[in-house]
Amino acid sequence: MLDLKWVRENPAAVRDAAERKRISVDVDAFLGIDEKLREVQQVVESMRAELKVASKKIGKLSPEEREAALGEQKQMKAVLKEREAEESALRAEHQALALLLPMPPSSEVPDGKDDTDNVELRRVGEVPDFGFEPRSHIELGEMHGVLDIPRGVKIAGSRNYLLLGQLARLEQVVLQYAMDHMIERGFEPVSVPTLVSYACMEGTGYFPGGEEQAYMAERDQLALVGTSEVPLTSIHSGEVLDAEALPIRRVAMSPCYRREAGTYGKDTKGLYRVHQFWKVEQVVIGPADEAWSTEEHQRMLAHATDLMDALELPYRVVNVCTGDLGQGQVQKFDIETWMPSRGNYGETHSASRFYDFQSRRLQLRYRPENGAKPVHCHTLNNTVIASPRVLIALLENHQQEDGRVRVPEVLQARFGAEYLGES
RNA sequence: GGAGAGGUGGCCGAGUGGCCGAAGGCGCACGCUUGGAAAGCGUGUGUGGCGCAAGUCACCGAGGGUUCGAAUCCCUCCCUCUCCGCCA
Repeated sequence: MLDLKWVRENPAAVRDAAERKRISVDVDAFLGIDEKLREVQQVVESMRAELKVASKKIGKLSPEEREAALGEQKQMKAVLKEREAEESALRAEHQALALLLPMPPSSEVPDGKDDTDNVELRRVGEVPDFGFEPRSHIELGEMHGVLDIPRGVKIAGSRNYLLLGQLARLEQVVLQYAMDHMIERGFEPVSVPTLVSYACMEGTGYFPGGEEQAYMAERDQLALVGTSEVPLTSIHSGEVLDAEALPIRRVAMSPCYRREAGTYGKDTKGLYRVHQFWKVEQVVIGPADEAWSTEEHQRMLAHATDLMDALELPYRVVNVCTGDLGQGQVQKFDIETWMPSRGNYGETHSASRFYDFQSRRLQLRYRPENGAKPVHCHTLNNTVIASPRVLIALLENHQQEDGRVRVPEVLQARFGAEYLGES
């Protein structure tokens, strides 16, 4: 959500943000309703003030005077009710439109229509030159009997899978390593709910708009999260934090669920696009300071790239263009990791900064100093590792001619072997 | 799941129809006092909307309702606690 005062004063900036982000939203409709709402609100308030004064007098009136006064009050009350109905209808419309207003992108964000216009910032690591015909992660997984997609589909439908034996082990080891990597960097590990209230989904910006992407437990009015960003960022919603508590840096490992509606036919093979996966996610809640946020964004990006370096995976960092940015994001960097079977880099991480967009929706604030007014926090998040997507990269990049897969050195002790596919 | 008890300001706690945005206490801030501190004394101390402002409206878990008037009465829901049941 944007600062609505700011929106009133800078409607052109909001229109521009919508245009650059390729989001269609009627700013003028919002402004019209906003003005009407404030008008009606003034009327309703002054009527209420009158009624309030009058009803205080009534208690002290003689019985005869009272009768006349009561009649008047009832009449006025009827008019007020009509106005109140008008007000609440306007308020609902107002709120619905306000939730759609886009956060203006940073000036560093390249203009563009979709992900094809994203700008590569740097490439790191060597793309492997195998000198033999490399196998896909599916071939490798099946070859070692550690991946079973058909039975995953039998159990739960398309885009489901089973990891077995060493591959299940490798997944746990990578996730654990990622958690430790972040804990060493001062992040507090958290175990979060993944079935959350709609308020959390709305607060973090996924609703309205993302309902089709989420699995819902409608009977209980809960949604299954697509990322632990949702619960992590919502932890202090509705609270006023002490300035000394900031920044709050947290990391969670959780299952993630995505319906992948509208992706029929896209990435249908293998482990790239699945309905359920694990993710280690970093979330930071900080002070309302754009320079600080921008720096922290880079630090969070580095936490993830450092991990990719440790896993000896080739990747590139991409500055996501305006058309590929979400409604609330100010700027986003994706890390795309080399996947030989795709012959390309595939998205494995996404680092976003929101300034106060999520905080306003969540009513997440802090008090800059004693006695000062509460201010909305800034929030950021980034992937640390997501599996099974990272397994594609690990299997395919580190494969040997005989089909064995070398486990990165940093994982070998936990994994208990140097190679996957070797008994 | 069953039975019961509750949800009031940063915290504790009073308040069963108007004098209540809310007593009192604690805490906190500022001032006085002091060589300094403690104690003591005094003053102040919620959030949000609208408004240039004066101000005004809303908020006593949430949402409805009754009433001229609701923290107080009624309904629905949420949450917490106790006991029982069930269970990983």
